[in-house]
Amino acid sequence: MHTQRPTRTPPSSSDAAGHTPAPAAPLYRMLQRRLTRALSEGTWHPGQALPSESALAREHGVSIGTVRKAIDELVAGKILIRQQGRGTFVAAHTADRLLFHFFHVVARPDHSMPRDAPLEAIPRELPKTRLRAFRHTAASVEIAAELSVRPESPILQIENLLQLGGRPVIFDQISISASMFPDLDRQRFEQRPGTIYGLYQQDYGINVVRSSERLSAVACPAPIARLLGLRVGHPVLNIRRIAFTYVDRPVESRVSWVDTREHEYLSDLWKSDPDRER
Amino acid sequence: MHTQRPTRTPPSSSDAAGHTPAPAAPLYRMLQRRLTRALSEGTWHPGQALPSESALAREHGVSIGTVRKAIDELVAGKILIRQQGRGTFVAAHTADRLLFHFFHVVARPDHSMPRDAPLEAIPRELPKTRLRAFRHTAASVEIAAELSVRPESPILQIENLLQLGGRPVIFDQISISASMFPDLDRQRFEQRPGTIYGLYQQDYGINVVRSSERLSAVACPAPIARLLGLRVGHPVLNIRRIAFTYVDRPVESRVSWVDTREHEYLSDLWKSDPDRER
DNA sequence: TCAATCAACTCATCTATATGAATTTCGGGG
DNA sequence: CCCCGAAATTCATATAGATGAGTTGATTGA
Repeated sequence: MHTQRPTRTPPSSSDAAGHTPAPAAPLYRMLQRRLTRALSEGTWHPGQALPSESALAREHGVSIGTVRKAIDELVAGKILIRQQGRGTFVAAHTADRLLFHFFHVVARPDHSMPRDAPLEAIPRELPKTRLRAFRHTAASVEIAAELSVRPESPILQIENLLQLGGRPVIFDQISISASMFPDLDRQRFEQRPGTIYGLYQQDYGINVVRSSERLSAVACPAPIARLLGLRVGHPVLNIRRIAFTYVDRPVESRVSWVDTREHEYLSDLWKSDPDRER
Repeated sequence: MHTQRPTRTPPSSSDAAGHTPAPAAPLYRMLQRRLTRALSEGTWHPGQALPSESALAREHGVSIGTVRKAIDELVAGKILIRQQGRGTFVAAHTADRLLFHFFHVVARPDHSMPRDAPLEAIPRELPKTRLRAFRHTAASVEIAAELSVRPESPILQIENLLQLGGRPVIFDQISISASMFPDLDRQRFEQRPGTIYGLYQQDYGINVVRSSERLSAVACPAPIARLLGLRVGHPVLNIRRIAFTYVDRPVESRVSWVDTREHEYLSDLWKSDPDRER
């Protein structure tokens, strides 16, 4: 049974000024927000199952159809994973999720390859990372803006060299707010079992659910050229990524320099996907 | 492990050899395919309304819920547009759709800008295009592969210079199969009222519904440098796009060179979007 | 011990129906 | 002629229930 049902009906003189009275979000959206809040509070751990749909329906006093609709978008956003017969799970930051959801650099397609292969079957390779720096510093104006902290706030800056096919291809400079990741040190960072986002998720309960990237072409600066084995000034792909957690709260600012001689950035904006499994 | 499960219902000795028997697609997916086929055959024109959900349910002998589910994915893919009280429409290739769905180059954010503005409210500007070339030629091996035609097939090659903020920023080289666009000539191309994809859609019934892009950084070649007002060898963003119509059939191959001194490529992979209107 | 079977539970599909909200249409007044 | 208001139409939300398919774990039987 639907509980109190705040508005939905016309009245609501509660609205202050001449605002639009806010049409009272539908039930499934309220539930979606409640689930999202619960997720952000770590109510269920990564990989763990949520209560069953029928249980959620009972607990929240709505029908199963409404529960499903609330969950639908979270599943589409890869925040939750539904498995028939098993349950609905909090998506964990595995290598797979990284590869298909956050890591967009792939080997340049072999032109001798038969072209009838589905474009989706692109060989994706997990990069090997090598830590080059781990330092405490203060946020620049730009980084501060991206992380929604005050300039000069303490941040951690991490530099990684990423290898693909055995050769260095990407240089990453990661900035995260120190206050958001207390006690994170070089050793703990280096000894993480999985991906970096897995570390955020496992050790700090911070689940990166979305990222926004802005790309440009720049001349490779000297220190990076050295690491990537390029001439200084050689064109490289520059990526500025901001990673967000649940309520569009920024978690990480990352700048990458990519050697695109043998690799490229793939922006395969959602195939209309008749459920591409795996 | 899942057993072989002959088909949804037990019988059906109709299956030929030892294939996986194809688990009999659900009703809503069959309907989705039927609608997609109808769309690809031009049953309904761009901007026009499909039959109402109740009519479709009646016609196809399924319930309204199934119709809605069939349409859901097409709406998510921006192929159809649902409007409460009005109907469900075939998405037309307007300037807006181009801007928010296919054109990813935006002005570099002003760093003096207050950073609390929602990242989504990025000023998107429609480029002004100036035709530089329109020629009949033969498909190179690479282009042929991308367009799924034989090498040396007749193609149309179109070159455009795109301006943003009054200055040339992008150079586009478009390749399309001549047989797919009969009688398309320079005048007709130049005099199109809307976008290029609008021309494909209006005049040829070919609806581009998806694109896949691969990006790299390259040194700007001389002829393009001249057009963009760059030094030869200046780093530019190179984009190879393939545009697809309904059944992943390639329509267009496009190579772009972008001056990223004042602009960047935005890859804002689907915000978890609580209905971002417009 | 091992394997087959079964029961219980989960999500997936599908139907049917009701009500609300947004839009269009149409028929009067004025 | 125009404006207003009442249908009619359309999608949006929500419910309830039935059936099916996939998974898991316990029971059973050899």
